[in-house]
Amino acid sequence: MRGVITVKVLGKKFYMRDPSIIARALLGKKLVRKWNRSFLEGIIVETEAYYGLNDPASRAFHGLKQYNRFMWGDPGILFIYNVHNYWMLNIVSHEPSEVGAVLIRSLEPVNGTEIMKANRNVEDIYLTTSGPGRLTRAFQIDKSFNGIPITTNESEIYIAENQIEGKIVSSHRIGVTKDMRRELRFYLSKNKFVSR
DNA sequence: AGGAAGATCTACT
DNA sequence: GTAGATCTTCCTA
Repeated sequence: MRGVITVKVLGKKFYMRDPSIIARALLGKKLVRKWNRSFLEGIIVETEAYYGLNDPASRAFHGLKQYNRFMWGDPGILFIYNVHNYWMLNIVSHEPSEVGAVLIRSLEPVNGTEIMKANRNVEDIYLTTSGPGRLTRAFQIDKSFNGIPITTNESEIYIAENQIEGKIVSSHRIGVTKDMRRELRFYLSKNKFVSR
């Protein structure tokens, strides 16, 4: 093993918990996207938890459909859908026989920033990945990733263990028309890459 | 086949 | 702070 850098990838078990637990636990972790021979990497700094039939803001609220079926499926796979011409990156996350997912809302770029800027066609680093629609453009993630597992480093996309920096705070969710009473948005306080 | 909604973003005042 | 862009997906007929 000499000379081999071991990366600890979050496995399926990590995602088999309550969505709000996982939304918090993902903060500070590193999202890795293989891109040709190099890697696009960003620290997760903002997330939201979504539940099933009892969550009016959730894609699963109206029941099992073709497009949302992954929310009922195996934890640790991607659930991707479109809003206003932007792709939303979710990770299926729930306890056994439950329903749920976590939305990745913002990243702090750490590797491949020039590629991200080019993908977004912006110069300002703070505009590359600070929002759910922005980060999927920067990382070139679209519907073709819907349903793929991210639980090993064989995957095109995975999330790696990482030291968290900063304090976790919560708020109500952003952009949803009907929300639950609970605060289900989580972010790192004072991080400049959290969406507006 | 057509309409409407949408977990957004951008540019403007 | 608000309006308009833009397009995918779903729902109904």
